Amino acid sequence: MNPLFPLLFQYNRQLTIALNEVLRPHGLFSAQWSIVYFLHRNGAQSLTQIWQTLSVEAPTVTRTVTRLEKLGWVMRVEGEDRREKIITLTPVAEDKLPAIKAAVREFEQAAVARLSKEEQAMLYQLVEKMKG
Amino acid sequence: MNPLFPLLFQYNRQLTIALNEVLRPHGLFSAQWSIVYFLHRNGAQSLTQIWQTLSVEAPTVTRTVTRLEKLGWVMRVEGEDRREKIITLTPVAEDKLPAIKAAVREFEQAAVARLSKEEQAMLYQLVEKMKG
DNA sequence: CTCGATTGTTTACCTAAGTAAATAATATAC
DNA sequence: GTATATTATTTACTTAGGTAAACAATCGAG
Repeated sequence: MNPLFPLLFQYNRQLTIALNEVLRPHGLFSAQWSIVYFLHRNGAQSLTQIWQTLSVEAPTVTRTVTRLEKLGWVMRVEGEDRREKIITLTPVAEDKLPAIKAAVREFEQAAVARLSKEEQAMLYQLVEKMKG
Repeated sequence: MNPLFPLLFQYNRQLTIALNEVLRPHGLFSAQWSIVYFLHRNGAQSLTQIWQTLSVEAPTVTRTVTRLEKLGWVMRVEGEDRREKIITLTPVAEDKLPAIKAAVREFEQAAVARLSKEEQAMLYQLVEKMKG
């Protein structure tokens, strides 16, 4: 059995826990942040656009968006095609975003600090190559 | 925002889904397999030994062991210290193990097939270095 | 020897992710 | 133009992971 796989799973959990800790003061969890950030970067998007881009199944996004809606980060608006719901960030969310972005950026830099720029690029390429 | 992190999260999900698919014919899920395999390699172990070694919290292991027990893979035995529960594989589990090991090994080899031996070693070292 | 601290496990409650199937609206084939 | 197929979203149910707190057994200080 290849020890690479437990290592990847374990490191993934470790990263998620650490990111959640960074996000907690802001009232978000990691999966919620990934959607808020996606909407911030790309503007209002349908549920399908979100789940296909983030490579997460539709029911997962439905649930997380429902939580974000209850917490006031996001609104569901009916699209032209009345099957689809367009998800938009609330003004409150846009207000809070800069501080969260700064905290996450700091977290990411710390997480990657042990690697040189070259090693970071190499790691990215290796994971992408393995992913195929 | 560093694209390495979404890539790692996404690839982790992809790997978990693929591993679950490999394990499904054998009636196991990935987290269950990690415990069964750990007990196979190390012999009967207490819950604490399992969660500390696998770097998963105790309640998570309690739950997964409970499922494995219901499914007949594992038994709980009271330890000398009567607080602790020793988890042992059942004979049925030991019988099924060789076929599962072969399937998982094949899966792992396919997953790393795009990387040379040197790249695999490099990837392992980079993740370990980043993990700290 | 007894009482408080520690340890091992479990329970309760939460987020996150998946599959399968239901539902509602739109497209398409005829 | 209507019946069928497809698409977008949701619901129901499952596994997996986490934190906080309860509980029971053991350890240790005095």
